[in-house]
Amino acid sequence: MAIMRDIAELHEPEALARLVSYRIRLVQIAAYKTFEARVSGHGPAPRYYGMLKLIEANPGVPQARLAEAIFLDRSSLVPILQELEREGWLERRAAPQDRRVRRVFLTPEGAGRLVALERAVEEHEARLTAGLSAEDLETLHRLLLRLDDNLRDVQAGRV
Amino acid sequence: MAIMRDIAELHEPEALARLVSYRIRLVQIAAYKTFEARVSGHGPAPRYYGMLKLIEANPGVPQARLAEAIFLDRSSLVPILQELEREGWLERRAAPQDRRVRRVFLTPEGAGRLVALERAVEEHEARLTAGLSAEDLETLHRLLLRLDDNLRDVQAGRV
DNA sequence: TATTGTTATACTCTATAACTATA
DNA sequence: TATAGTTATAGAGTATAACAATA
Repeated sequence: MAIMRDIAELHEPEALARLVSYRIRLVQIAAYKTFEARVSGHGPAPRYYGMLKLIEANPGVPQARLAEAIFLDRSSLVPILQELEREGWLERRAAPQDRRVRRVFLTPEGAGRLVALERAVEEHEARLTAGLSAEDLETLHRLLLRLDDNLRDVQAGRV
Repeated sequence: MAIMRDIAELHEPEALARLVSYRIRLVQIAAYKTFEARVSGHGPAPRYYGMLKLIEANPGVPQARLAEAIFLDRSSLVPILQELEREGWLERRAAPQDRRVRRVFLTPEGAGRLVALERAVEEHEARLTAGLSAEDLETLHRLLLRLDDNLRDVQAGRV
């Protein structure tokens, strides 16, 4: 990184600055990079925090349902689960009633480690949302959920 | 895609649903995929729409400044610019006053094609933000910009 | 016939390191 | 010494296609 160089920022045209899709993309890229840079000591888990919380809340979820929930092809999920299983975060058990299925569970150790990871996530969240009032946060959630709904309509072909 | 299968959705725990970072990540992934799926006929340009608008607003920007603006290493930008140059969107000219620098400009053809692309972008934006009032949009922008500011503070080491 | 999990494979995107030419 | 652009290279992360097992 240069230190003494003149860093005149580029002009961001109004047609760009006005786009919610553009701003959300920039914020999410920066938030993700910041999170990965700040959180260490949890192995490969931080990037899968959301998935691990979903497994915790849905013990025994089949791999295919999990893949859908996080918008991944089920083949893409395989090496991820294999790594997290190898590292002791989760385990997979064959389902007796449908022997095609493997059900995913957190290990007790994984559940414990997830508590520590959650603290790091909450710290990151606090830095991200610093200065927002409780009302701001509620409004932001409401608006983001509306965007989410709109996108589901598009994906479902309803729009 | 299965059609008749039972698609019981996973339970999303409150600790996850409450996270702005989680919701923004999901929305941005879905928005980006929707955009890529819907916009065709513009070659490789759609994913670089933001960068092309920045070039348009900052004609002659050096490659290195452009890379910083979109959070890319300058080496990562090279093949992108080469492709867009090959496809006629932009051109690069050596800077006489500093012969290390190559200045980036839209071609007249690129500027024209960007108008058509912009229409597609605006349609996507309209689908994304459907149902939001003008006041909602203004609030959303204000809150997202605050998140952006917070992240810049973190990246600059001020937090 | 359809679904689940898996493998092999390839493609996209990105960063790092090393190089050159310039300043 | 530092910066700009480039190349070679490697590593993530992802999807597609094909397969066996099972429903």
